[in-house]
Amino acid sequence: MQYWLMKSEPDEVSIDDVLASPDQTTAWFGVRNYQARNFMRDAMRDGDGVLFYHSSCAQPGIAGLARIVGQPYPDASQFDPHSKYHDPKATPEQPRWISIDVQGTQKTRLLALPELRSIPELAEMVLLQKGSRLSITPVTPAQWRCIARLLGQTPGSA
DNA sequence: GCCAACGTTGGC
DNA sequence: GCCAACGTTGGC
Repeated sequence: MQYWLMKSEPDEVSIDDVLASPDQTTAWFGVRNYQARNFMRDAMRDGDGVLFYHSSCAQPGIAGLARIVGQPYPDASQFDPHSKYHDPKATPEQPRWISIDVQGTQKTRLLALPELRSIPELAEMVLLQKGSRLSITPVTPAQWRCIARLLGQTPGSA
């Protein structure tokens, strides 16, 4: 069991959108960064815990909890010439980018960036490192527990 | 809109 | 393999 933080622009896909999806599950597609892809491909496992982070918005921060469902598979948008995620170098025989399904478990109070930065125990979070832009980052069990405490509940028990 | 920081591309 | 130029991310 591992833990992750996944960024999403709420204008694109918010925690509310995920929770409103069938089975509260949505395909995570459009990742076009090799490091993030490798996390999805090589390290994510069914059932892993996810901090759902709202980025590029008025109030960036952790907005909900989710989990990884199933196994990674080729991201269909890479083959679609009309998609903004189209990759002309990708073929169905040699896919370059992958998707994975994410199931929302709950919306939480907003743990805004300044609050996260104020907590010494979270200082090492990849998210909070200078210049960090990765859309998918690992979260340590200690960081997960710390955030669970901040939220006053036990994530993963839902 | 600005800009720091990072990732990717491509010429050499 | 180096590195300059360019594109993107994302907070502010």
